[in-house]
Amino acid sequence: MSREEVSQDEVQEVQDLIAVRRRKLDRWRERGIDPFGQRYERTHTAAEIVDGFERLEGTEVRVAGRLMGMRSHGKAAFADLQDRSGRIQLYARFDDLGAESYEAFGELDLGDIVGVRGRVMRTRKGEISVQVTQWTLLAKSLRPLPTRWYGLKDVELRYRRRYVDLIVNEDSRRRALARSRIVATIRRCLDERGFIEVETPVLQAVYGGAAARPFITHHNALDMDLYLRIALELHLKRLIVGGLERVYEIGRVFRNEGISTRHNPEFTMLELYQAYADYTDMMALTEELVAEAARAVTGGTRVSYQGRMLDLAPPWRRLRLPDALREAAGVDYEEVADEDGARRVAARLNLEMDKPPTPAAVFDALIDKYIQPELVQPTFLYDYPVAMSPLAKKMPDQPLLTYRFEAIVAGSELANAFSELNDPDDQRERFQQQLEERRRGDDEAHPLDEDFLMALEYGMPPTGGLGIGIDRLTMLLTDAPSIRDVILFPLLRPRQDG
RNA sequence: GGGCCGUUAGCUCAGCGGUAGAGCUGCGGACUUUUAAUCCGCGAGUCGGGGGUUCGAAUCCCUCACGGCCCA
Repeated sequence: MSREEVSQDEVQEVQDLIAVRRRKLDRWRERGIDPFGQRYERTHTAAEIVDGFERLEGTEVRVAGRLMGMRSHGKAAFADLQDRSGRIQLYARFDDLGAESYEAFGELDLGDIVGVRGRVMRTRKGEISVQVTQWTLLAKSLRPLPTRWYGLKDVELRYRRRYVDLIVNEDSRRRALARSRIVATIRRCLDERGFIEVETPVLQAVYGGAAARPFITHHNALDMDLYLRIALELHLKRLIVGGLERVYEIGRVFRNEGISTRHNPEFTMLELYQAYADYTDMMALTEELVAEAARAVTGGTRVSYQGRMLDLAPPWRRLRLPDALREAAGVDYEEVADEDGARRVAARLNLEMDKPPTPAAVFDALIDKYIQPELVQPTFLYDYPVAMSPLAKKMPDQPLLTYRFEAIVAGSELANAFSELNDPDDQRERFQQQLEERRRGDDEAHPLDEDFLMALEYGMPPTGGLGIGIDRLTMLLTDAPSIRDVILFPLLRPRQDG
């Protein structure tokens, strides 16, 4: 290797931001400092210091976090320390630290994780700060962060490297924290109302509870294919049969469908079942849960979603689906009662269908096209056709309708609930009907679950059931345009070189 | 699945047929109250991969990959 090439390599090494950091890593070790330190007992978070400044001024604190800014002025330096709660400025002075410690402080990189001891003070410019008396390197960061000013905007990188996104983008952190608060609030509300949280199988020999295609996986020891659940419903209702009376589960479900701003193949559902209740009770509960979650996240029930103000305070508007169909589409639901009627309506209104025009599919298309987009403020759309509700109880006097509603907010389905069908013979007929639809090419039709029918035969009390999409709710309450903004690690195709 | 758009330095972006650029980051220096610190100096590249057209391709064409938005 010629001298020239060697010097080229050296230049290259200095230019490589990672190499620079690795050299600093070596330098810490040469000094006898472990660049990946031990536990650090902190006394306060950044936000606690800022919020409690009046009380804390002059006292000694220990904080820990990631270095996100460094403004060096010769014999004094300002740095920004970020923890989960926020940021606090560090003020480091040559006179306080001494030559060795002060100079070492200046060698820290943005992104390094440090623990700091110091006095709470306010600078001349008014910034609440910790005047550093001692500091420790807790973890060396070997990769450069996106600049604070521009952040990380590349959408793909934000999803693939969520850890970087969370470090750099306030919005991402805010949404992650909000989601946690939403789920915690729901748990608290349900616990207070006498519900118990349960867990039901993810791996199932028979799937059900929704109209969707499942993922299939394989159990090696049993040498059998299993499905990943698409809903929680049928197992939770078995528990109602078992006498648990009020149960809920917040869990991941999996649907083998396309990806969009509103769909991720795995997402989180809340489902709850309350014995001796019906769908009107579920309406009240939906309103309360959503309003309470909104208060927990925003402090109130008015939220701005994608430029529109929504008021989530109960009571929400109630709109009978048959009335809405007549007014918005000019369709009487009884026209769609059978195959011929469904086909006629689809043809008359020029409905674009991607499935055979069964009554269920036509109702679905009508709602999607004429009703749902118009419902911006929270609305209970209720009394759904039996054709599209194979698990809901029929109305005795109007057997084409069921006691079912969906809650629509900002044109999007937020909740789905009904008075549960507890007549095992009726349930069997509905399953048979679904099998018929499957034979006609609807691969989202509901499979027949014999064990579930047996459970109903033992007797299930009249029950109200409710499902709420946690991801959709979080989108609504954090003003997120895409479901990927509220799922920390959304599904992406693996990245390959090339 | 279809249409449109995108992929250039660590980050954010410009360049759109003639020697790869800017700001920030980084490195060296000055600076003891800054906060996108400031000032001086210096660096930084598989222009997403592959193929083609051309004297010459980041730029035009084909193809593949990944992503975004809309539609289904």
